Amino acid sequence: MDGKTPHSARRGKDAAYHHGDLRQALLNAASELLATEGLEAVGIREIARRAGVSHAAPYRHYPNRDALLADLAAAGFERLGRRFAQLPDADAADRRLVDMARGYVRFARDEPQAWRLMFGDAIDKTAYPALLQVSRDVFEGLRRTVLALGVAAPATTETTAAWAMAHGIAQLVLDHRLDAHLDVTIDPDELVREAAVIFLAGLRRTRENP
Amino acid sequence: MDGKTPHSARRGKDAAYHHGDLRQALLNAASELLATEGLEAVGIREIARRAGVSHAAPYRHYPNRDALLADLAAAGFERLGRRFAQLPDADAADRRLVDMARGYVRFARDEPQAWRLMFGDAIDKTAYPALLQVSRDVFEGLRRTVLALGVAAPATTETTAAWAMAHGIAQLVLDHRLDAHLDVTIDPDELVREAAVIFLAGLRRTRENP
DNA sequence: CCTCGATGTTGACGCTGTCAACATTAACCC
DNA sequence: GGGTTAATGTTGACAGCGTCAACATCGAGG
Repeated sequence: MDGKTPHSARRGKDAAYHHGDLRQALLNAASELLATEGLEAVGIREIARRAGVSHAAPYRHYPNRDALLADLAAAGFERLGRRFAQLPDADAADRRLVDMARGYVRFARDEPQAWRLMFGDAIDKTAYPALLQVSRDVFEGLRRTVLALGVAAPATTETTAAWAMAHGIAQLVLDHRLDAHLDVTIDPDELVREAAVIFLAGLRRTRENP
Repeated sequence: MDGKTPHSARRGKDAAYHHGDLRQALLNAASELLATEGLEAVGIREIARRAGVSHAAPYRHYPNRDALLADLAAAGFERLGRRFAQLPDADAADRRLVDMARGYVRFARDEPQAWRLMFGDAIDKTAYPALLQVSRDVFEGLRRTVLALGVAAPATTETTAAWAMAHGIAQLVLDHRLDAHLDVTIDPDELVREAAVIFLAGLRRTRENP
């Protein structure tokens, strides 16, 4: 490693012609831009500007804007997965399912713009297999928890239902459909807990009377 | 050709200077464009082109593109509401909840682009109260069905949970997360039914042992 | 050292949303 | 009916965008 100017942020006057790690710098700029200004603001030119590089430089690293967004979304899935990995090892599977659902909705609240990029339609996901892969990994983690509940393998239906519920709640929260026009203001965490209770009770019941 | 018609492609050669009902014509063009080409393709200029009118004419009816999209989304909510209104009057409330969930997911499959516009983040919904109103109407319809299940008023939590589940399933379906990488291909209608069964069983159980 | 491929720059093209200035027309009042 | 006015549509401009092609610069390997 040479001890010269690290290219972590904007390059100064003594900027080298070659950036060094432009790809990562672009991702960082894009990530910050996404969080602060929203998806619309994430443009090739603006990212290049923030990385201190000319407006077409990003095309040496990404064929187009969508490819960059796909990378950005993949990074989001990895953060979500890391969050699940850091969940405490709950003694009861019930408890763990609630934790996961809560973590899912918390992620949506902490990084709403990233969440919308990951699950919205800005990217044609079928065109980026790496993206499908990371999102599948997250799904598989959830499936393991559902299996631990005693649901018969492959538990795909139940896992999907659980995922759908958490996802739907996150969507409602981000759309501010829980605070504005409802009779009572609902605490998202509480809603997740109650929804999980209903879901778990239903699971148990349907296992008992199939 | 009489050559005196600069941009009346859609409108006949006897096109009047004033369109007559441009606002509706714009909405129609936008709606078709949305369904066939996706949200990205819905642009002021393209809509104007399809309505046979100059590129800035839409600005006499909408202050900007977002306002037009908001109208488009509101129309979508009305179609969804109409679908619910046409549901058969089920004898059992259970049955009706399943029908509503199914109708919800069917709508998402029939009009995926409209659905994404309605529930995505393309529009800042807080800026268009009329949009919030129509979406609230749909929610209230669902609440009535949940109340008929015997849930204690105001049943906001339970209604939200039900909505979330249907919504999450629709999202999964549109993201093709049910067909590609799963062990078994899942039929959306079947998934909705099974998820509803779990949900209803859970509701009943939690009512019995509170 | 010299070449070559990778990387960054410059300038262009067509597209977009939006605005201001202007044209045309329908509606209303006398 | 004739004249005025507000509503509606047109034209032409501007800045910004994504993208491409041509050119510049650099680091690494022969």
